[in-house]
Amino acid sequence: MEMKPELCNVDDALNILVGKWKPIILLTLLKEGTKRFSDLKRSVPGITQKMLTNQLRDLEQEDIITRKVYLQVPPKVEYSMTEYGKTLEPILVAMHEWGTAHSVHKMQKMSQESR
Amino acid sequence: MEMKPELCNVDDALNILVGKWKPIILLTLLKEGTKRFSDLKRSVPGITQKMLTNQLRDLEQEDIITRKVYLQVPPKVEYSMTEYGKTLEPILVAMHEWGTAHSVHKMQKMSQESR
DNA sequence: CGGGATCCTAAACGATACTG
DNA sequence: CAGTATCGTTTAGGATCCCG
Repeated sequence: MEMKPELCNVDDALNILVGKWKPIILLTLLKEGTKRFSDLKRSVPGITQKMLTNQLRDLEQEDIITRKVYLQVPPKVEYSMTEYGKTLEPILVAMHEWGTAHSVHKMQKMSQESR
Repeated sequence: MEMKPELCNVDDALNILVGKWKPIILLTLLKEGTKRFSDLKRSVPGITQKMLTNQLRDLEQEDIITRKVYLQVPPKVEYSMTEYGKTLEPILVAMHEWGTAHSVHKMQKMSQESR
């Protein structure tokens, strides 16, 4: 067990997950399976079309999700997790559980700061 | 189990961990315990003093680490994980394991892209 | 319907120099 | 030793408009 290069392995997962909307997108796809672009947009309130496209492109390039285009009018594009992407679930679950367990701590800190 | 507000819990953990150097800083403190500023700087190759200070301040403000100042010349400042901060370890470990397990996948992708 | 192209702002990051 | 202060660069995020 050495130190420096190995610790950087944390960044690989982090870089994939970082982005204002990526965790929500991934959790939605994990929980609800394949989704169309417009359905995904509805599942992520507040996101713009451009940002949704950006985040999906990032995730696609990392092989976390796949993009399936149906050549028809009107267009139809479906997104879903890859098998590789699904391996991220434990991390997302761990973060979700942490956030849920410590929302109390956050509340206390906020009330301190307002004093 | 509802959807929208609950999914945001993921972002709480993510926001704490995000930062170019925070994961390495945290893993170092978790593995090696209390550290002085200069020792920490040595453990994080490439970081500037300013960035180290910034990241430490962020983590301190989130109650993830504590800062203990010894009033002496030359100055001595020690940083260590709080009990609250230590609860992040499972997440960091999960990310580290994921990064380690999938470094092969990353290599394959890189060789694809170079073609 | 599912984008792409353009422009803009705020924040993160970084290099360098200085200090109690 | 452990920082600030200042400056410049880079990047993420977002608003808006256009398109097949």
